[in-house]
Amino acid sequence: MIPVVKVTGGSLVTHILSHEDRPLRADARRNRERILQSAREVFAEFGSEAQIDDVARRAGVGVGTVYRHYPTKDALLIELVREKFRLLTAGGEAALERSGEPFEILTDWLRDNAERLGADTATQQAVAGAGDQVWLEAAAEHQALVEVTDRLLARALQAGAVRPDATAHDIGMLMSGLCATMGNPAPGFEWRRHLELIIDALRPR
Amino acid sequence: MIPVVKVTGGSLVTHILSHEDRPLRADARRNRERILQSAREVFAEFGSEAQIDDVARRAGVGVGTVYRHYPTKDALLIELVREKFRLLTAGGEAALERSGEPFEILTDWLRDNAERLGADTATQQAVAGAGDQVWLEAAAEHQALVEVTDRLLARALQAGAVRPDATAHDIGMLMSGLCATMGNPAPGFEWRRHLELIIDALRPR
Amino acid sequence: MIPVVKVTGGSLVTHILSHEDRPLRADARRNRERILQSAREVFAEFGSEAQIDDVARRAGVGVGTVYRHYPTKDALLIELVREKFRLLTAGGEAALERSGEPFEILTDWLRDNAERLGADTATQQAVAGAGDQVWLEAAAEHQALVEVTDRLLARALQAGAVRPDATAHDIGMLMSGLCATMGNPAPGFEWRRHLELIIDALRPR
Amino acid sequence: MIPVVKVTGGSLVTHILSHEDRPLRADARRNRERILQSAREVFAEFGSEAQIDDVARRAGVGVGTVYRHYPTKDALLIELVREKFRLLTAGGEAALERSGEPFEILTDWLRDNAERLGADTATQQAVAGAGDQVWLEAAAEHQALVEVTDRLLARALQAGAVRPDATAHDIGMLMSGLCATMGNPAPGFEWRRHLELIIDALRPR
DNA sequence: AATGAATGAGGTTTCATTCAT
DNA sequence: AATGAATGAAACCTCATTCAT
Repeated sequence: MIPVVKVTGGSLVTHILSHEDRPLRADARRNRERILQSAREVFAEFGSEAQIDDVARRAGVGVGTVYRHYPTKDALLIELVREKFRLLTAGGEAALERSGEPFEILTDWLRDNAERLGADTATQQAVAGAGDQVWLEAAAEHQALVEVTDRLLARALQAGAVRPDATAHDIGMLMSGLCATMGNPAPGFEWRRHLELIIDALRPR
Repeated sequence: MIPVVKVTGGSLVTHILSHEDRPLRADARRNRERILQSAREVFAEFGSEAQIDDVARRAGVGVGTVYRHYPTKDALLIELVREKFRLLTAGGEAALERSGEPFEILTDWLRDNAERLGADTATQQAVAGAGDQVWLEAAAEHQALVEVTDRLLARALQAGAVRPDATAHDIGMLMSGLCATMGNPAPGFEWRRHLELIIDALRPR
Repeated sequence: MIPVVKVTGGSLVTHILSHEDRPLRADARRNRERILQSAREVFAEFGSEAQIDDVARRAGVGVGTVYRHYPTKDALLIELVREKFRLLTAGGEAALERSGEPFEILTDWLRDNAERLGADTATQQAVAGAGDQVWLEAAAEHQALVEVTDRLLARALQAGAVRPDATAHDIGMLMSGLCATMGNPAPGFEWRRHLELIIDALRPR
Repeated sequence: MIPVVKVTGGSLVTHILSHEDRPLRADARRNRERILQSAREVFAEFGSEAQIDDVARRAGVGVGTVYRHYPTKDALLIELVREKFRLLTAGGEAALERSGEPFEILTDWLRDNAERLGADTATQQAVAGAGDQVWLEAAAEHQALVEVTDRLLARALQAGAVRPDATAHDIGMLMSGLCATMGNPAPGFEWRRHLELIIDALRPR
C-alpha cells in the first residue's frame, strides 16, 4: 500500500536471458528480435522521446511483452547501444582479417561505422541523454570496441601510417563527435566531410 | 475542467521584446536576466530534462513570469543557445582585433570557446534534442558566428597556416562534435585532447 | 533519463500547507476541501481500490490538483484517517464538557464514534491495508485520540463505573475491532450488538 | 494482439474437483497442496497485495498451474479462508470431545483460534478486502463454524457460565474484530489483552 | 497436466502550459 | 506584471489472466 522506498537500482542488463542464460523459447526469441527491430525504427524516427507503446505496437506485441524483455525504457535504449557497439566491433574484427594497407583498412572501417551510425541516430541521442549509466551498462561492449580499435590502430601505427601518438580513445572521441553532428546537423554541415577531416586528424604530419 | 489548448508552431522568437521592441520595465528586465541565469544553471545541472518550475524557483519568480518572457520551454532553451552563439561571436570579434599569428589567434579562440562550452553542456543537449527548430530560431546568431569564424579563418588561410580547403563550417562541425563528447564522455575521453586533435585537423599537411 | 534509485520516503504529510504553513489561497483551500469530501465519498463507495481519477472527477478538479495537495494516493488516504481521528477527538472533547454520569458520557461518545465510523468504512480499510505507515503518519492524531479517551475513562474509573484495569488502548482495540466487522460483516453480524458487547466488556464485574 | 476477455461472476468454487469429484492425479494433488501452502505463506507475508506469480514461484510451479487449480486470485484467497474456517471448526469439534468446565473449554478453544488466526493475518485481510463474495463462497464452512460454536456455547450456557443472551454470532463478531486488530495493530495494542476483554464480555454479570 | 511467455486494460504520477487572483 | 494553483494529456509501468508450446 504505502511504498516508502522504491529502489530501482542494479544493472538493467540482467533480465530474462541472464537468469542462468537459459535459452529463450522460440517465440520469445522471435519477439525479442521484433522488439529490438521495432525499437531501432521507432527511436530512429522519434528520438529517445518515442514511447514504449509505439515500440510495442510496431513490433506487434503487447506493452507487457516489451517490459518482460526490457524492464525499463532505458534498458531498451541501452540494449540498442550495446547492440550498435557489437555491430561496430564485429565490423572491426572482420577488418582485422582483411589484408591490405593498414591505414586504409582502419579508415574504411571508420567509414563503414559512420554509415551505420548515420542509419539510426537515436542510439547516439540515447548515449547523449542517458548520462554515465550507458557507459556503466554497456561497459563490456564499449571495451570490446575499444580493443578492436586498438588492434586496427596498432597495425597502422606499425606501418607508420598514423600519427604516432594516436590512441583508440582518440578515435572513439572523434567518432562520437561525428555522430553528434549527424544527429542534428546545422545547415551547411556535411557529415562525410566531417569524417574526412577526422581521418586527416589521424594521419601523421 | 477547462480544456487546455496546446498550440505549436510559428516562431518562438517573437515575444515580449519584439512588440515594437518596447523597452522592458526595469523590474522586468531584471527578472529576465535572473531567469536566464537560473536557466543556465538549472539546465547545466539537470540537462534539458530540468523543469520550468525549477528554473522559476531558482530565479525566485513564479512560473508564470518565466512564461511571460519565454512562451515555451524550447524558447528558453533556444534563447540559451542564441546567447551562447552571441558570446562566441563576441569572442571572435575580440580576436579579430588582436594582433599576432593568425592561426594562433584562431586556435586560441577555439580553446576559449571549448572552455566556455564545457561550462554548461546543457546548451549542447538542447541543440541535440530540439531538432532543426534550433537552427531556425537561432539562424541569425548562428550566421553571425559562421561569419566571424570565416573572417578569422580567412586570415589564417592567407598566412598559409591552415589547410587550404578549410571552411568555417568545418570548424563548426568539429567544434559541435567536441561539445557532444564533452556532454557525456565515455570513460577514457578527454576533451582537451579531442580539441587538440581537431586543431591538428585544420593544419595544412 | 536513467533513474537508478528512486526514493519516495519521508513523511507524506508534509506538503503544500506545511511549507511555512503559509495560508492557502482561497481557491486552493476550497479545492482542498472539495477533494477531501470527494475522497471520503469515493473511498466509502469503492474502498481503497478507488482511483484518484475518480476522486478528482467527483471533486470537479483535474488529477493534477489532487496530486498537488496530496502527493500520493496513500497520502490522501492517510489524510482521511487523520481527519477521522480528529473528528473523534473533537467529539471526545465535547463529551468532556458535558455533565452527567461519566460512564454514560463515555459510552455515548463510543456510540457516536461507531455511528461516524460506520458512515465510511473506507477509512478503516485504509488503516487495515496500509500497514504501520498509517500509524507513523497519523501518530499525532492517534495520540490525541488516546489522550481524550484517557480523560473520559479516568472520570468513569473514578466513579467506579468501569472495570478498574481498563485503559484507553483497551477501548481503542475494541473499537478498532468493531470497525473491521462493520466493513464487511458476515451474514448474521450486527454491529450495534457488537458495540454493546464491547461496552459490557468495559463494565466492572 | 489477441484480445483478452475477462469473465467475472459465477461461483468460484466449482472447479477441477467438482467435475464429478473425479480424484486428482497424484501429482496434481501434490501441486494443489504446494500451491495452498505457498499461498498461505505469501499472503501472510505480503497481504492480499501479493501476486499470483509469487505464489507460483514459491510453490515451484508455473502460474498456469495455479490457475488450473484456482481460476482466480480471489478464488485462491477464498480457499484459504474456507480452509481456515475448516481448521477452526475441526478444533471446535475436538473441543466438544473434551471433558471439563464448559466455559473453559469454550475459551480455550477461542484462545487456540486466536493463536491460529494470528499466524497468518492474510486470511483476515482477504475477508476484509473481498466484499460479500467471501461470505457467499465460504458460506458452508462459515455455517459449520457457527454451528460448532453454537454447540460449545450451548453447554456453557447450560452451565450458566456465559451471559444468557450470548450467541454464536456474538462470538464470531468479537473474534473477527480481534483478527482485524491483529493484522495491523496500532502502537500500544496487544491482541492477547484484546482477547481477554472479549472473553470477559461473554461472562455473565 | 504443466509451463511461462504474452497480453493489455488500468493505474499512478509528471510536467508543460494556462489562467484566476 | 507577477504569481502560483490548476489543468489534463501523456508517459510509464504492473499484474491478473490467457494460451501457445
